Amino acid sequence: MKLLRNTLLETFVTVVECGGFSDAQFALGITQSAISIRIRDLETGLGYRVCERGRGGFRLTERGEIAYRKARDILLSARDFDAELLELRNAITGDLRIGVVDAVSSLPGLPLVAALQKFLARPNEVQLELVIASPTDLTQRLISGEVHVAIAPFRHQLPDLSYTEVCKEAHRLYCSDQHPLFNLPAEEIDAGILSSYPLCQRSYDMMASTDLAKSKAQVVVANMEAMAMLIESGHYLGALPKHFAQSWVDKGIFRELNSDDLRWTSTFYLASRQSKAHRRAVELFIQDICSCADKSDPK
Amino acid sequence: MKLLRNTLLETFVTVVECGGFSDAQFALGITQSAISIRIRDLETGLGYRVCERGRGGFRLTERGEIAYRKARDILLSARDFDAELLELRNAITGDLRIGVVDAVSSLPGLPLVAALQKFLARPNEVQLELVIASPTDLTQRLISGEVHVAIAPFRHQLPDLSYTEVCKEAHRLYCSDQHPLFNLPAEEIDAGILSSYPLCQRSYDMMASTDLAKSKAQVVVANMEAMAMLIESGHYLGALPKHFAQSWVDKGIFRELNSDDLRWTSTFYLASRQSKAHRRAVELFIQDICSCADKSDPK
DNA sequence: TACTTACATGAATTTTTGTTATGTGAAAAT
DNA sequence: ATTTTCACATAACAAAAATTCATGTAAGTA
Repeated sequence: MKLLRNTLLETFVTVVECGGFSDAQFALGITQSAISIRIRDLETGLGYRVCERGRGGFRLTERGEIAYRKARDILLSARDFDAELLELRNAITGDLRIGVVDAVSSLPGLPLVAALQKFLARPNEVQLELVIASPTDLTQRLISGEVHVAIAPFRHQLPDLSYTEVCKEAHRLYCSDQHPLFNLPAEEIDAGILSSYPLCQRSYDMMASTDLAKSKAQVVVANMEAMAMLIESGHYLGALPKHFAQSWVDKGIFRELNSDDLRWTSTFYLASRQSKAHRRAVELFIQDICSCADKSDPK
Repeated sequence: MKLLRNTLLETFVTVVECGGFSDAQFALGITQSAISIRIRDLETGLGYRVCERGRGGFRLTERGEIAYRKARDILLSARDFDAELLELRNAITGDLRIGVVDAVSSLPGLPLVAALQKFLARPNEVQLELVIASPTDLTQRLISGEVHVAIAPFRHQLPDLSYTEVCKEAHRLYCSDQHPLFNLPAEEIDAGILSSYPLCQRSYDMMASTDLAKSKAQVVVANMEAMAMLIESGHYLGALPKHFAQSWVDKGIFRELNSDDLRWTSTFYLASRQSKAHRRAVELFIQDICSCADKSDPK
């Protein structure tokens, strides 16, 4: 059921996301004429043109761009609103939009998969969505309501959001077999040597680290796989989660530079914004995550 | 124009506020049958009954109560959303919902009327709403978006809201001509005498005062007119804004107990919540208020 | 020039929504 | 107890709105 139905806004958003009327036909399940009329009606109502279209291609106008973002936001909250009312019926319904950082599928102790299993085992009508993004990005999306919960190593915690510790992740510094350090005996590796090689840095969750972080980084990535590829190139040193680097180490491609001052741990938090929507689906999932969590230190 | 139209929710909310279908006919401009059908459709969609009705009277169910509050909230934000999109057209539209405390019409320096004149002088399509409520109540309504701006002597300021000083208000203690103190020479009036008479206290904006506040109040009011009536009864002393009490003083009904330690000043703030909706109408009005404000101390 | 793509438009049609008239059941009046 | 009235429900019909189908148009492409 659609309580806060709005055909005009829905049409507009879909059209934008399909990049034109013709493709949106199938997404919306109506004919192109209907779309044409709906957009015309929307524009008549608003009093301005939201997009240029025609053979020359589809393009939002300046105002259309703003309208599109607002419309997308309101449609999301409308869906949540529907779910809130439907949940009074004692069903578990609506969207559950979860955000996580990348490279967590192999993170031991992270109860995401277990929690999902537990959650989905209940009879429900929930529409799941799982987005991968950086912690900064996830924070934004939590605030806007684009995701209901997020799991990431949040360093800067906002007062508006509530955070629960979920697990820890061990990090180490790695080089690849193409790197000069790969075959150097462990005792010859010290801070001085290390700082003479360029470091690939992550744009978030900076290690609360040593001299390493101070050396100006030439490359910045926001994605673990990207980090791995740059390390693999042999030109950079880079920090990775242990569990994530393991497969490269096993294949003999990466070497862990394992000295005492090259160990970091980042703490993963489950973040959510209560004020946004208090929905049963969201509450249950948070509960599931917490009940599966393993907060012990990583080995 | 109605972008986020929803007939079902609108019908529901109106019906609740009219206390039944029959009255809601006129409010909604449709027949009673249509309402009956809409409510049936709403209930079918939700899967639960929202209200009991019939000859025995109209009553929301428990779930209906929750649904009603949520629906009312969402309809308000839907109106604001509409206004946001319409304002891209460069018109000033939508609701402007203003909250103030009572007894401010005679407050010198408060630029409300002047600001309203300035605001309304512009060509606009704004739907004004002016609600009178206590500061506590106004804070709640600001947060919920029920009002866009509020003017009151806010003592406890929330981090979520932004406050701008607007003007000051002088307060004095009064008694009426029915009161034993009315004819007592000024020099005989001291704290001791005063504390022997019952005080009518205000439930908000407590004077940062002296011994007076400490004496247990027997009566508490949240409204200046109520305060005036109780003072007029001759049983109570009470604090009032000078400007407000003036007409009683002029008529010889009230006497101002004017000693040095019986003078208070409260500061009025304009409060708003930016995050809620940033709308041109709201911004303009805030600007108008500020440009008219007179922040000097009251005589 | 002819063709294709991407959308607009008008007439016809389907779907939705609303009205009128009438029915039902419970409380109030007689 | 019977009738009346009130508050809403329902069915049949009417009006309005939304959608489709067929076709038109304009800009880019072959």
